[in-house]
Amino acid sequence: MERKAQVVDADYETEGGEVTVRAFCKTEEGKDLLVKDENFKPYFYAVPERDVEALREKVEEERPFREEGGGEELQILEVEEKELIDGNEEVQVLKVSTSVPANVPKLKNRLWDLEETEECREFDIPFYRRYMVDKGLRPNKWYSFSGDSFKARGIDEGLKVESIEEREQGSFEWDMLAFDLEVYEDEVIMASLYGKEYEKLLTTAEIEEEYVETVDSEKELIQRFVEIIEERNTDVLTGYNTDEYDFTVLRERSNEYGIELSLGRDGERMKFNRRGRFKGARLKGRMHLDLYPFIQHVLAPGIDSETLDLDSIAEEMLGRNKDEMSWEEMKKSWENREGLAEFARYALKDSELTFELAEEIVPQITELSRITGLIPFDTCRLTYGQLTENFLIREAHLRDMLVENRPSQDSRRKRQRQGAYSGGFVYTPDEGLYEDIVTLDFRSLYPTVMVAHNLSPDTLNIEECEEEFEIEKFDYSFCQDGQGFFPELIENLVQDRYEIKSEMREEEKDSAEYKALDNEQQAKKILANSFYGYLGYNGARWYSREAAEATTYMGREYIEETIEMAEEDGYEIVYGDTDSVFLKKDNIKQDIDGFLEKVNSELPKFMELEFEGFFKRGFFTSKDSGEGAKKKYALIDEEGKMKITGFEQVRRDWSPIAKRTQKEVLRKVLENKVDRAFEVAKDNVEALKDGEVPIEELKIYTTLTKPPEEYDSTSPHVEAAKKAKKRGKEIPEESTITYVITSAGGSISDQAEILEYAESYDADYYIENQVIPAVLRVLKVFGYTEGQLKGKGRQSGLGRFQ
DNA sequence: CTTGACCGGGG
DNA sequence: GTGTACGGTCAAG
Repeated sequence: MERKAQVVDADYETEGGEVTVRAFCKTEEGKDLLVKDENFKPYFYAVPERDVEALREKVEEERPFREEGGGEELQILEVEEKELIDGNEEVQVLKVSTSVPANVPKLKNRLWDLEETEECREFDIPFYRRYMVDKGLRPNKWYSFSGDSFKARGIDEGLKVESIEEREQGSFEWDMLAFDLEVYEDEVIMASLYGKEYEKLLTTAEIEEEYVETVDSEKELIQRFVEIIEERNTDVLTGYNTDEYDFTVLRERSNEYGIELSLGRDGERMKFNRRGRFKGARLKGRMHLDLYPFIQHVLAPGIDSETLDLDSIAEEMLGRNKDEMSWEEMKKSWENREGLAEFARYALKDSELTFELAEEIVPQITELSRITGLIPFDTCRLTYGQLTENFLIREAHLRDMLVENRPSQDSRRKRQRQGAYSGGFVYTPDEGLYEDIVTLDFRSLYPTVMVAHNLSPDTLNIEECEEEFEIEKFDYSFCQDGQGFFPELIENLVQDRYEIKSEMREEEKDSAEYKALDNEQQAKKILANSFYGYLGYNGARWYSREAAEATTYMGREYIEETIEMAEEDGYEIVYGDTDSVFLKKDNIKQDIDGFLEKVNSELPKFMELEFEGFFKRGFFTSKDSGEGAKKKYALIDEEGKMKITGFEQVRRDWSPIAKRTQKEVLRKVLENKVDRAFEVAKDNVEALKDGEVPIEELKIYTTLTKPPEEYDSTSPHVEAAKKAKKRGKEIPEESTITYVITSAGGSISDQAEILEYAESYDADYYIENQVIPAVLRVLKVFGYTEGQLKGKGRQSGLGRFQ
């Protein structure tokens, strides 16, 4: 039979010393298809010390190889000579195939021990990824699979694949469901699910709401949850931090009841895949896509918010927020069975926001899956560097290049010990308020620099080279004769992006086609921008400190050159960081295009300086030394939208009163109302002094990582937790302590009480240690002092800007 | 200045 | 299981 389908998930199974690759697919008609391949065998390469023939003979002679201690035979199915490219030269290698993936690392050790072997390569590529790479299979693309059918348990159809052919893109809509748990005293009390035209809240409480389904027990709640996913046959299950939290809780609770989380497409139970510090909850055949790791690893650099909690991310990406409900309120509601409808709405809202975020993010994940070829499960959990690396592995395979080995822990440490090389150039601003600023930035500075100068691990220090690019400062060179691996990939990605962008102009802005193109363009941008960081990442297979260092060096050259040109043309340089400059001049709006043209005419092909934005005002502060502070500024555009960088107003160890006051002060300053800014600060200080500030505004969060008694050092949150414990309050391990500095006690730690026991607050503490430092960071620039903020009554400032 | 512990998200 | 890998901040040394 023949089926047109796309791959959703992949793994392999071994039985009786034979391996079968499984690709879980979705057909055009929306049916589940399990594709099995029994003919693909695990392999790796052995690079000979001198002669490939000699190595081959030695291998034949030494056969059979056994596990360490003389256990099972490590079967060699085939030994094949191959010619591959290693760096910039061609090498003869042996391709050694074996029966099961688990043999590969063992067999590679045996062969590497031979004198005739220089090294082994490509022995640590997970088998299902190896399969996808070698077969050219990528998720989110259509293929025609042909072969005999078989009956697959729990899945619509099974196919033993004989041939695979690429097919034209089709479109398909996944059934997506977002979920979220509410947990109270280690028990699941609510589970919310949100999908297209679907909202459901499972809970053990009686709540009169349409979407609520009351169950008898926690056990039943979990069983219903599993049932719903099975019934809907959900393709994409999503959530926020579901790997580390929700599924961890679900696993513990279902173990408690002896029930199985049979959430796989074929009924297989949920399994945690450990990957270093993280674990991923894997539901075979379905895409369980936890948004948090993807945001953390991939999207974070492009996110303004300093915290990555659901509320901030939803605010930034959707312009929506979670319902206002504190942990205290939820507990109270549950304990007293009061206002449960509100609690239920809150719980559902979490799933709803997650779902809406997923509608934006999941297409980005599946798009990246298509380019890197990784299954979505991996794409959404791997770090930036690992995504890049999997793309590189695929591209290397297409070019018959040998993949570099992963560095050992030892060489990673060595790379790290080498220390950092210089990064981007940052122009030290003068503190103050500036009007009418234009910001310019280099489009993809590092990628374009790498292309412009052919910076790549495989162009570094080539002996036989006609044209070299040398940087005086460094004792290495990059060969310009042929295009390097990295520049070629970047150029392709940038070129593709350019074409996609022009295609986008032909489409309606909110059409599905436009969205799809936008995601593709976005994914290519993410990848193109990742190469520079990858080269300097100590865990990289294609690590090249030289190429990374040369990239930032040339980046600095270009930005400094731009600044020089701007000065020559009479611009005032306000600020600049890595790839951007902030300029000021009379009639800047008219003149800036001419300046851009001039700079761009002198740049190498592919590099481009672009207009980024026009800002009505910009504010820059200074360090304690009085020198202008780098990376700490606020801008306001003509619509009154603020862009705040580097200020502490979003950090959780600052109280709401300090953060809010700082933000209001910044806004007033940017509106050119410095007097009002001072008054705002002063009003808040006064309110604190008069005891008018609600305790809620004074809470500070710090996370407790072990039981409070185990801490050697004293700190406010630990002391607050200890005292609360003495009062009989349960303080779970690893909980976030919300505390307030009260007016009772000697030291700050003595004064700390958790929020619910705080009946007073230490006005001086909040004035001196929270509000004043936060606002003074802004107001000192205008000559205001701590004394004026604390002084009685109202007096106008004597700032130099008035 | 270097080293080591802690932390993120979730309730 | 072709295991297993972060990166930044801050207090202490």
